[in-house]
Amino acid sequence: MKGINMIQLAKELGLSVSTVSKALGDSHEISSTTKKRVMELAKKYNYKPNPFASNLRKKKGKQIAVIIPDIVNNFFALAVDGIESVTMAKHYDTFIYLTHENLEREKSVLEHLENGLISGLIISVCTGREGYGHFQQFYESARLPMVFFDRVPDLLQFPKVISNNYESTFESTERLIKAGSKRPLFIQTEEPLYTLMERRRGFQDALVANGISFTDESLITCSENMEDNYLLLKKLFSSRKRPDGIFAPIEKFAITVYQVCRDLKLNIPKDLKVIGMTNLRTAALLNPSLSTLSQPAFDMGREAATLLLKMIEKKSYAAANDIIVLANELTIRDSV
Amino acid sequence: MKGINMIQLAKELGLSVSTVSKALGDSHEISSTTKKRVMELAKKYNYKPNPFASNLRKKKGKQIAVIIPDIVNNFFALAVDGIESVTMAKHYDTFIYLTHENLEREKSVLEHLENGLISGLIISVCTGREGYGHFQQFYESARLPMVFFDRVPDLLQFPKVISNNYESTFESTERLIKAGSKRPLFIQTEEPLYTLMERRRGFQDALVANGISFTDESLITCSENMEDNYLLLKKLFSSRKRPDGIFAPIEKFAITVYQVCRDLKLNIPKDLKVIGMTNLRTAALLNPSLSTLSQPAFDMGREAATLLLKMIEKKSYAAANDIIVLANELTIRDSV
DNA sequence: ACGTTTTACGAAAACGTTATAGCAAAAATT
DNA sequence: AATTTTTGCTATAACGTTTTCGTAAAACGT
Repeated sequence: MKGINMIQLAKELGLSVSTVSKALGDSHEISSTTKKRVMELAKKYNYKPNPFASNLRKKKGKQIAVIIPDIVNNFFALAVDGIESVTMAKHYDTFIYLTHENLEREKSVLEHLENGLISGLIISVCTGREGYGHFQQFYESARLPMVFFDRVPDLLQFPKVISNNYESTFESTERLIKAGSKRPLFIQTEEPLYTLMERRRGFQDALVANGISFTDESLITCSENMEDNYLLLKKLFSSRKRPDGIFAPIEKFAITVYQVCRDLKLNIPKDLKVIGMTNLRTAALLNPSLSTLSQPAFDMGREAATLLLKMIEKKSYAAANDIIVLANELTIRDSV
Repeated sequence: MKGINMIQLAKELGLSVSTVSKALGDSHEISSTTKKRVMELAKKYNYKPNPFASNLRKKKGKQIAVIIPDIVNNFFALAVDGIESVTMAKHYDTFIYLTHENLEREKSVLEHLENGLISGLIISVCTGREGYGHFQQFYESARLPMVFFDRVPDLLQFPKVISNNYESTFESTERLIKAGSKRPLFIQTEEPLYTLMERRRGFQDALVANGISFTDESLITCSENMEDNYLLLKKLFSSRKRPDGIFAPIEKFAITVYQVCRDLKLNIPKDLKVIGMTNLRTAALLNPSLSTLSQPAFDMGREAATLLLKMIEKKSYAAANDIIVLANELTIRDSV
């Protein structure tokens, strides 16, 4: 921070600090000739206003935060890419915080951000049944614009960016059935978030709409522990009443299904048709190529960021409780 | 930012602002009873010091930046994960900037960061032949601790975190040869960075060490345009003198190789043995499972961040021109 | 020519901290 | 008992901006 400051600029120009400040802010109070003089000297010295001083005085800055469960996941990586494309263009700085599905971490990040470091917040919540009181609480005290995406809480007052989980899962499930699956299976989690609930609803309704009864055997509950899941699925797939179709609403479940099938020498798609929700770029290169329902991750990030910045700049965040819904994309490959 | 501030705290406690500040900073000048009183009231009101004011006064903050080419790439995602694990633990905030292999963007990010927003910088440079003058220049004027990782410039004065590219590529190439490859091929880029050069050197030396002559035909040059690369490789693989082994030093090249083989109905590993440098989690599920040389991405991020924070806190960044070398991991699967 | 408005700038007060210097009172040293 | 030193606190000046208010001079209107 060896840089020059306004005071030195002002001195060299024979102007007051306030004039320099206004000139750099392109204020109408300053004559265009003075503005030009100021701008030129600023450029000559490569002057950059100190953001701390500026933010302190203005009581706000151009920094936002992104809180997501994980970055080693194509979906979130793409979303961050989308977010960054907007913030970069609008000259905002983007903080990133990873919760690793840990509620305590999510809470502590929020608590930390109450210090006023940021002007807005983009969030995809981590799993857990404990509700969303901490977001409510954060909002009460910080009063900052917040946008949720994909993994959204059921708090009405916040704007959200999601994808058409119900419809696209319905469609995907129908494809499984049309391809010949009589006993499709949906893999759910222990504490399903809204997003997952929607997918399950789509699955269930597709079964019913196609004359297949939805029973306990249409669902299996997997956990965060992948080894447990592997064993659980292996046991199920070895049983007499094994499913002949799978909708995996989470990437890692789809991968586990593949691993189990490989180890049990089950043939995909003959023995088991598989559709997985994932943004894996290598889905087409798996053995066999995986049919995917992929989310418009980049676009979701882009929309969320665009909305957030709009809220920040218009200060109309109280009203902006929109829900933006984008379409997932179904790609049928050899696994069906 | 509805929060309470020090002045109000001081007033309620009947103390001066400086006493409160020192008490919160756990200064030895303040008695432990007063400290306790202050801390308790601060906690009661959930007081958080304003980072802008604090940073302004102290002329530094707890924010760092990460500049990487891409986040939609398992390697960089893992590295960011590693970085964040450190910054989170030490209560630093992490900005993220993506260059998308665009030198202009890299430059403009650097220029932006000259405003003093951050206290340190972790970088993996983008490709391009234009040299690294902008980093030098940034350092001259900002004087901030900087750590490079993986894609490092050949500027001596900066500390770097890399992996043993030469040795591990040498070993990988030997495995290709031992598995029967007589004509191994290395895919290089148009403007190889230091990292890639090291890998090529390892490849070349492995050939020579195993009695295979290193010729023009041991190399092929691919570009950023994946479609061009696809056609180029397809043509080569269709020719009489096609290679029977491939070392792909970049993830996307390995994927393209798989695509070409699939389309040409070439059998991996019979017709072509493949080792790819990648951190893809799905490598084992590809058809056939891909042998990988993977980088310790998370650890590299962690080391880089640890080093950077040490430099920031010790202010000894002038001296810290270490190079930390971590080991890549070779996993042989069905593709060899 | 006189009053009024506009233009273009400057002085000074924030913004919320931290660091420096000062100063009584208490404790320790002679 | 007289001194030095330590303890525990306060007053105040930064840090580098932005913003509010004030005010000459210039421009305008009649």
